[in-house]
Amino acid sequence: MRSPTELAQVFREKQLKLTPQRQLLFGLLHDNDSHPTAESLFEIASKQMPGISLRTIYQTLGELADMGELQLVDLGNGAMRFDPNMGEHQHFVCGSCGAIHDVDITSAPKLRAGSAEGFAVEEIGVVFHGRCDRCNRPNHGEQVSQHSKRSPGIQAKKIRQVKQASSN
Amino acid sequence: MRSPTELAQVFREKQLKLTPQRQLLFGLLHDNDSHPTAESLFEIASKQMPGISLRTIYQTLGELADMGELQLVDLGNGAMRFDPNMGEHQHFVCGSCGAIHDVDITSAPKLRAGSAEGFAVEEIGVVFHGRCDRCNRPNHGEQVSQHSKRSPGIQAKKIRQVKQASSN
DNA sequence: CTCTAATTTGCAAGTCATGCTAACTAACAA
DNA sequence: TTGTTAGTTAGCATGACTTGCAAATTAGAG
Ligand SMILES: [Mn+2]
Ligand SMILES: [Mn+2]
Ligand SMILES: [Zn+2]
Ligand SMILES: [Zn+2]
Repeated sequence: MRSPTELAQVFREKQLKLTPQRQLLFGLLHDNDSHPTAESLFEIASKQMPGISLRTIYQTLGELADMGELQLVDLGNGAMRFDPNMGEHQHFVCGSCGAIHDVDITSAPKLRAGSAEGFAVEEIGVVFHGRCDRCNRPNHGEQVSQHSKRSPGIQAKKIRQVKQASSN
Repeated sequence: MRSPTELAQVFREKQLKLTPQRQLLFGLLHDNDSHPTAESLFEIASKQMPGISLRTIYQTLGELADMGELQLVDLGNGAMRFDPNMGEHQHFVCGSCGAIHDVDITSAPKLRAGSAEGFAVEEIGVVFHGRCDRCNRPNHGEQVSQHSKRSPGIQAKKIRQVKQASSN
């Protein structure tokens, strides 16, 4: 995503108003690598601008995504994540603390079309699951700070979908 | 997933009842490579057993998944998919007709841990997006038979998440 | 300052999935 | 066959996340 200043420029050009709500979000998203959800942005935004609507957060995030300033990342666990990093990259999800880290694609490109027999592959999505650096350290307390409000049933087992590799 | 007969055996051993609802689902899922949703299974099941509850479909699917007979596949577009194919494989999603096809992993393993710098990768999920064989043929009518009832807003742009590869 | 089109809000509604529980029944024993 | 009962089902409520909608508000132009 571009800087708040640059975005302001773009918005003006498109006759989109530079509302305080939007400016606030520009700031919160700029260089933000936490892969926030609409809800988490709402909480933070609410501190600086009490009364801001969650609806507006969704609205603005949607606009930014439409403008190609944000990536929508669905990791299959609850809410959508918003990523201002538009560079070609993948994600690593820590099953212990829930943190989401960027992963540079190094070997991913290799799996290209080769894998899809007969189909015209345009895009490939990859999500790594495991334990992050910190959670791997001896005493880490198993603090699952990420309490995805969504129930555990099917959700918890979705990980089964991606059972593979990493072992050979 | 095992055959209905084998599953019956397993269920008996676990003191789980062999209800007609379960038996019906065993049959509908056996060798089913359509990656159905709970809803689609419900529709089909309803024809053979009017009155069956969608809740029961979810319940049974959840049990089978717990027993390791089904894979839960979340392609990030609407409802969860259920896959009786427990083999290690990936999926290709046709953006035109919505069909989901199995893809054998040939080169995917190569991207292994290498990509995740510093993290302990346990599992990797990969989803290919593109156009299927049929939809690529000259005159195909652009029939988007799959009308995912979910609105288009953010949902439609999720594909942005996986923008990469396939071009080099 | 005035006007107007864009935006924000708040709430309803929609989708997918699970929680809960009364009614039901498969399975087993008598 | 009949009774018993633990396991199931069906239905409805609830929950999480997201979007639709329209009235109220406001940024930005003139
Ligand atoms: Mn990222
Ligand atoms: Mn499959
Ligand atoms: Zn962690
Ligand atoms: Zn197709």
